[in-house]
Amino acid sequence: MADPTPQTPPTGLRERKKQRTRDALIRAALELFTERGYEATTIDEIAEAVDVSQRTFFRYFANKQDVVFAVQDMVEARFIEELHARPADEPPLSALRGAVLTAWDDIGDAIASVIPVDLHMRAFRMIESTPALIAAHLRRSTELEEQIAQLIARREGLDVDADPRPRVLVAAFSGVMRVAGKVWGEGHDCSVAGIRELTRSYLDHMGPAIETDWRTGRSR
Amino acid sequence: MADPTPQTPPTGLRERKKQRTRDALIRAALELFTERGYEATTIDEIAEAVDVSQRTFFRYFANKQDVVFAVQDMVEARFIEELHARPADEPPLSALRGAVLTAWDDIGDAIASVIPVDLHMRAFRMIESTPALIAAHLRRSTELEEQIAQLIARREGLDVDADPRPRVLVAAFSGVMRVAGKVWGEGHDCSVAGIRELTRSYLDHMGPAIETDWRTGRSR
DNA sequence: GAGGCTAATGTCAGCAACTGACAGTTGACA
DNA sequence: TGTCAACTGTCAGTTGCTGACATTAGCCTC
Repeated sequence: MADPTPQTPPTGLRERKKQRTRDALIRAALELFTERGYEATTIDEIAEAVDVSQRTFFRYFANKQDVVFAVQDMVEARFIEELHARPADEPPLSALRGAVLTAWDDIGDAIASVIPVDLHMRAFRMIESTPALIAAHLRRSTELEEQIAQLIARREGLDVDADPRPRVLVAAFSGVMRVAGKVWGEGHDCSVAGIRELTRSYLDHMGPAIETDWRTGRSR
Repeated sequence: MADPTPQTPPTGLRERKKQRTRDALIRAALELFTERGYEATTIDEIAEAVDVSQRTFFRYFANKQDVVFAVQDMVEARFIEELHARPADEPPLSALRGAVLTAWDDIGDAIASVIPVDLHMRAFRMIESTPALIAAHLRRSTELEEQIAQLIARREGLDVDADPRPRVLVAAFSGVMRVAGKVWGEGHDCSVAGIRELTRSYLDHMGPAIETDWRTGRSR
């Protein structure tokens, strides 16, 4: 229930049936949410659309919000994989940057195995415009952050609790990532390439924004 | 209802009574929350402790979470004030840093007018250990961020939508702030001075963490 | 200081998100 | 084929939250 759509296809009939129900719930939920709004959609309606009881919905997802982030779980797992794969001698921020940009390149296919990509994109925007989901999204992000900080610390042979730099860097990094996502959501470009490019651009602005006096361009 | 405890003391009896009810609700709620936990405490219990109806609680606070952040509202307003007061020729990050550190210096008194300071400190830790409140806290933070980004942009004579630097800087800045708060909450020092010092230290680590290769110390 | 105005509050009914308990159904596997 | 365990449905109950309407209690005018 916790694992985000395992890579190895399920073997038994029971497993396959479970997978189908789960995917159907995700698809129905996102379809309804994006169409008539998150708050305006009832669990009962989702359950009815998939023809299961309300109780069953809650056996697949702990709460209403969780179904929204089921696909995000997959995406994040992919990013972590990419980060693991970065060369060990790369500086921390470069590794993060590289992992994000590489991940964006082939995330589309992974998503499509569960829902249409455009539905995922619409869901992304819905999240950014629904207060309750913004909150949940942010909380999930910080949990991911902690995981990333641990990873960066290990790469550099540090202890996260003794040296603040891993957490500080990751906090700054994901702050920038979040703003990129938000700005993309407000714009009109709904392609994967669009958000990838925005991400790249914002990350490249990060250093200068901190280092320099914006008016004279001098380093502080 | 929206304004966080106005500075000017209310004049009429009706106003004073309202203020008292509001403060009593905040105090009772935080007392119960910190004692037996946020989820485990019912709105009915809070209302009963103050001897008002449940409906009245919801006339003062839109939802269960809002009462938790009533005091934070005050603190944030103070920070914004300090930021306004910074000299115009100060570089952006310096202004943010200065405003935070100055604000910490005299926030204690402002809090004490509503609840005991130690209750506020306990509440802070409770927030950091309650998933639903972490989420709400983060969402509030991003709203504050947007406000700060606008302010920084105005200082520098920029447009937030045209130039990404204000939002990028503020995102990185508040990411670091959040980590400082979190680490403080996990530690044993529960003084205001403690979190102020941690804040200062982390902000000073921000530049180096981004600029340099941590192993050789070289700038990238 | 009596009476009308209105803001604040109480009461009640109802919806929706969840949860626990128990019973029925259906794959898995000997 | 029969037994076991996993999955699902049903039902009853709690809690957060809202709208409608009646009631109370400051405020203000005459």
